Amino acid sequence: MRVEIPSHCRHPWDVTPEEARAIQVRLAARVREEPLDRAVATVAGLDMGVRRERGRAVAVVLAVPSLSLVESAVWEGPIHFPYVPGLLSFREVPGLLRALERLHTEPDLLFTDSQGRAHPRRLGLASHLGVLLDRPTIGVAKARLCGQPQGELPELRGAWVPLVDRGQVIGAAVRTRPGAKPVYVSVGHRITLAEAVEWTLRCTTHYRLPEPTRLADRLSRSSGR
DNA sequence: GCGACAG
DNA sequence: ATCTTGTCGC
Repeated sequence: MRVEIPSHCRHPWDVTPEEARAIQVRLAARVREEPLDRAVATVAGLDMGVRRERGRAVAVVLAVPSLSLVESAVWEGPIHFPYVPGLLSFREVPGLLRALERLHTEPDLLFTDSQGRAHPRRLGLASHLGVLLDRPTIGVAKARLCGQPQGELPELRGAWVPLVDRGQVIGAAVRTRPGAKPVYVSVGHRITLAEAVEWTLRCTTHYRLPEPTRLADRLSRSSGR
């Protein structure tokens, strides 16, 4: 897919943690929580596996509603930024962009294994990527970074409760599978929270995580290494 | 000072 | 995320 970062969103990746936080505050102002503006024919799943200082970023594209694999792309290379809670995107986004530009398709909706607005500065990896690409993006994380789920979450598949931080609804704890821990869904960019939850459930079949994310995760860690 | 902390 | 064996539960 075309990966052209608008000049007002460009920034260096080789930065100090302090500079990274300042960039997040600036880009968070560009996140748009609004209704999807297109029909969704394909969804993408993104993930990165890391070993030592080497990363393997994977982008997969699935057809909707069959969720069959359309294509996949991989990028491998050195990772420099360390893992710091709250700064994950500075570690993974550069590689994910390289994998995305090797795609022949233009996915309508991107799934990321991370937070979107459910982030201390409201710019998790999903939002960071979404803003750079100016494309609809959803964050689906296996664990919470900040915020508190409101009330008890029913065991029924599809149940969800708001995730609130400092008085703001930043995402949702969603039961994608009975008896399994919830996943944390938040808006990445150009989608509403209700739609993000809806699409997460629509793309989740037999497992706890959505198929796009699951496939990308599998490819980013298995074979080849 | 203490606890929490996406991947 | 990665490392890494067996084990508890449906």
